[in-house]
Amino acid sequence: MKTDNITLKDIAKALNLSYSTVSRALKGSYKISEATQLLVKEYAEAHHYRPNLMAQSLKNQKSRCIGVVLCSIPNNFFAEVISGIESIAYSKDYLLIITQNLESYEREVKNLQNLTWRSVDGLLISLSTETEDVSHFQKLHDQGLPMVFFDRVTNAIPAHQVITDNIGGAYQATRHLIERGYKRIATITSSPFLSITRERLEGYNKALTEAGRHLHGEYIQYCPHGGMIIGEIESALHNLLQLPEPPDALLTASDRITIGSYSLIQRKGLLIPDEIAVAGFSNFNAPELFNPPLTTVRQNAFEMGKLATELLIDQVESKRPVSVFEKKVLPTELIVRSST
Amino acid sequence: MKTDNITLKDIAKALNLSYSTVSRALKGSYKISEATQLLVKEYAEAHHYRPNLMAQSLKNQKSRCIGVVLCSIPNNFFAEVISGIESIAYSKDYLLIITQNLESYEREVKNLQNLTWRSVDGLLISLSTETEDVSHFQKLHDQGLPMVFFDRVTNAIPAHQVITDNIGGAYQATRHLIERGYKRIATITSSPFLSITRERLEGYNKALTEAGRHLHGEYIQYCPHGGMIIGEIESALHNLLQLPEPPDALLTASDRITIGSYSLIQRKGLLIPDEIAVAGFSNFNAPELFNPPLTTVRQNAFEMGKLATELLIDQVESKRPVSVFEKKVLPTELIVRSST
DNA sequence: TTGAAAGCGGTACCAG
DNA sequence: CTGGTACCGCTTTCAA
Repeated sequence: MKTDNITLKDIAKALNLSYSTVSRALKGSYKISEATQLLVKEYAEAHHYRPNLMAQSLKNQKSRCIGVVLCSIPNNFFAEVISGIESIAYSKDYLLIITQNLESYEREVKNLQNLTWRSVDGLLISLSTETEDVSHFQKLHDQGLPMVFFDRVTNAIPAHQVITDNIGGAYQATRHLIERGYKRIATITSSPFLSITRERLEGYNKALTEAGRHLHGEYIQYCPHGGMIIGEIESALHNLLQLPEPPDALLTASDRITIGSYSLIQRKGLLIPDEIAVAGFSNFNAPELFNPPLTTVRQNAFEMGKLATELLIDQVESKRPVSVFEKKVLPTELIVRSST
Repeated sequence: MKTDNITLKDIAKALNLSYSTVSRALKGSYKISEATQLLVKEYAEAHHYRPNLMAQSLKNQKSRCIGVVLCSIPNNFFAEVISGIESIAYSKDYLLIITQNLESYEREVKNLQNLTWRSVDGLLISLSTETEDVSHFQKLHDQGLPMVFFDRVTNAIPAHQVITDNIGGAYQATRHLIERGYKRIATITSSPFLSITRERLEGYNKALTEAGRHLHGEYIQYCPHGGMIIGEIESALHNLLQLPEPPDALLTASDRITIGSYSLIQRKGLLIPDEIAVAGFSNFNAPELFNPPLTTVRQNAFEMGKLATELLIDQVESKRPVSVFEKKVLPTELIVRSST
C-alpha cells in the first residue's frame, strides 16, 4: 500500500536541516538546541510523522514484536492469557505474533523458526504437551533472545517464569474432596512431560498422604495430548471406572480434560456428585451454569499474561543482560459448587 | 539478539559471486545460469539461509503481516475465528498481529493506527459495537490497503465480506420457538449499529410476521456494548420481565448476551424453559452441560476465519487491484436442547 | 549471464 | 550544536 507517510528526509528538506539533525531532534537528544528541537517536533507533529518501523527495525535489529508460543488459541485459559498479554503489549507499543501448535512438538518447532525469522524481540512460551526436549528454545536462549515461560514451563532453561500455584491448587481441591468424605479420589491429568502435570500431581499426592490415604497408581490417569484427542479422556475415564473399586471422586487437571470428563460422565448416565464427584482446573466462563454447577480451580490467566509480558518487555529493554530470573507464582481460587 | 544469520553477502563472498547474482539465483530468476543457480541454492540450503525479512519489508514495502481487528480475544466466537485465521496464515507464511478494542471505538481507531504504522499487508476486520463511522477504515481502503470484513461488517466500504447467515439463523431459532408454542418471544440483541444486530432482528421479525404475530417494540432490547457491560443485559432483562405481559421465550443474539442472560435468569430463580424458554447465538464449548442444556444457534467461526484470511491473502498477492468483491455467507446450525 | 550501484528510511559515528 | 556519511540486508535498474 502507499501510506504516503512523511519521512525524515521530507522534514529535513522542508526545514532546511540535515536529516541527522532531524533524527536527533525527534528523539530529544540533548545535543540539539531547544529551538531546532521544537521546530522539528512541531513540524513532525503537524504532519503526523511516524518513523518507519521497518527501517528502524532493520537498523536497530529490533522489531517491537513479541512472539507467543502456545498450544491453542480458543482454549479458554490461553485466550484469557493472550488477552492479558495484549493489554500490556498495547500499552507499551509492542505487537504480538501469536502461534499455536495444537500440542504438536513438530509444529512448535516450525512456529519457532517462523518467529525467529521474523526477528521477534522476545518470546512468551507455554510448552506443548509433546515437548520433552527444549533444545530449540535453548539455542535461541544461548543467542541471547529474551524469553519468559508461563504456565507450562521448563527448568532446563534459566529464564523468568510465571506460573500458577499448581501444587496449592491441586492440594486445596483434593483436600476439599477428602473433607467432603470421598474415599477414592482419582485424577485425570495431562502429559507427564508438563510442569503443570507434575505440580498438580504433587499437590494431589500431598493432600492424600497427609490424610493417610494410599492410592494405587491406577487412580492416576494421563492424557498425553492434554485431552486434545477426546479418545484419551474417554479411555482414561474408562480405566478408572473399570477398577475393582472405582473412584467416587475425580480431580481433572486441565480445562479440556475437565469439560471432556464432565461431558463423558454425564453421557454415561452417572450421577454427579452422588455416584462420582468432580472438581477440576478450569477457566471456563460459566461453570455455575453447568448441571450440576461445577467445582473449579480457577487460575488468574489474564494476570499471568500481563505479568509474563511485563517481565519480558523489561528484559528486552534492559541495557544489561538479565541474569537473575524471577519465578512468579499466582494463587489459584477454589470455587466450590455442587459437583462435589 | 544476535541471530547470526547468514546473509546474501556471506553467500556471495563464499561463492565468489556478486550479491545481486545471489539474490537473483535464489528467487529462480530466469536470467541466471542453471549452474550458478544450483550452486547458490545448495549453498543457501546447506547454511540455512533465510532472507532478512526486515530488509525485504523495507525494500518491498510488504511485511507479510496481517492485522486483525476485533473486540475481544477471549470471546469464544472470536477465539475460534482467530484459530481459523491462524491456520491459513501459518500455511501461507503470514504472521498475525491481533488487536482487541473491547468494543471501544476509540481503541479501535488507535489499534488501527498501530497496525498501519506496522505496515501490515492487509486487514481482517470485525467492527466494534460502538463503531458507526467507518471513515478510519475508508481512508486506508482508499489508499489501497486490502481488507476483508467478517461477522460485523459494513456495506459502506466495498470489500470482501464473510458473514454468517444471521437472518436465517435467527429466523430458524424464532420459528423453532413459535412451533414449540411460545407466544411472546422477546429478543435481547447487541448494538443497533452492527450488521449482525440488524440481520438477526430481520430473521426474528420475519419469523414472527410469517406466523402472524405482532409484537410491541418493547420485546426487543438492545445492549449498546454487546453485553460487555453486564448491567446492560441486566436492565434489558429487567425491562422485559417488567412488561405487563412478560415474554415466555427469549432469543439472545450473541455469545456474551446469551451467557449473561442465562445466568441472570437462573439467579432470579426463573424456571427454564417452563417460565421462560431461552435460545441463543452461542459458540460456547459445552452448552449441553448447562442446566438445562441450552438451545443454541452455532456459527462456524473457524471456517469464517479461514475464508476471510484466504480472501485477504489472495487480494494481497493479486497483481491487479481487486474490484469484484465477494460476500460469503456461512450457514448456521440450530441445535435444539431442553432450554426451549 | 553477471556485476556495480542506488535506494528503501532510519541511526550513529566522525568531523567541524 | 549541526552536517556528512556509512551502513542495516535486500531488490532492481543499468551497464558490461
